[in-house]
Amino acid sequence: MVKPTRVTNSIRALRFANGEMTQAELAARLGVTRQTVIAIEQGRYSPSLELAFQLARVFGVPLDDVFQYPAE
Amino acid sequence: MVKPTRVTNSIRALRFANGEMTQAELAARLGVTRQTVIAIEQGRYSPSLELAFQLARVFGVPLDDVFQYPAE
DNA sequence: TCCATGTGTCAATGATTCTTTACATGGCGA
DNA sequence: TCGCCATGTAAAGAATCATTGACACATGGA
Repeated sequence: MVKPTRVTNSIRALRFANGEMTQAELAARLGVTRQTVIAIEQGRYSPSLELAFQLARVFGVPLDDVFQYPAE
Repeated sequence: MVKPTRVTNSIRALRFANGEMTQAELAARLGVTRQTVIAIEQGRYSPSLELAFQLARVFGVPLDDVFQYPAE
């Protein structure tokens, strides 16, 4: 992990809240690889804004419900 | 511009709505260069999620108020 | 006119995100 | 036990984002 991001996310919880969705299934729905999902879920890096929007759309929640940016 | 982003934004409007903030001033507040602000404002590329969050914070609005991701 | 300010363009470079491929581990059912 | 599935690690390379520096143009004030 070269540069851990400060942004945290609720992807894992949202996956399980949506029919026990697996990482592979989520990746397929996003059109990215499973490794990308793993890396984002673990906070190894924050996704591009586009991918973040797609993520929120898959779960049907606003962006701020998927990602959290801690105050200073 | 190889791949224009599909994400649009309201940065310009938000700048003027916040005391006629200039691009240079916004850039300084974000800790990025003026060129970066220009490129994002024009939709040449979408910013990183972190920068997007900082942008929303500067204007005091949720992320979804700054950036819009059009439906399919 | 001269100068400062705000905006915009271009090019080169570095940093980060994402892909691809390969392999490892633990749980579970046949 | 064997095979499959879900998860995880790792590394190299491609694609995208972000930086700097230099220059251009319009506007407004001294």
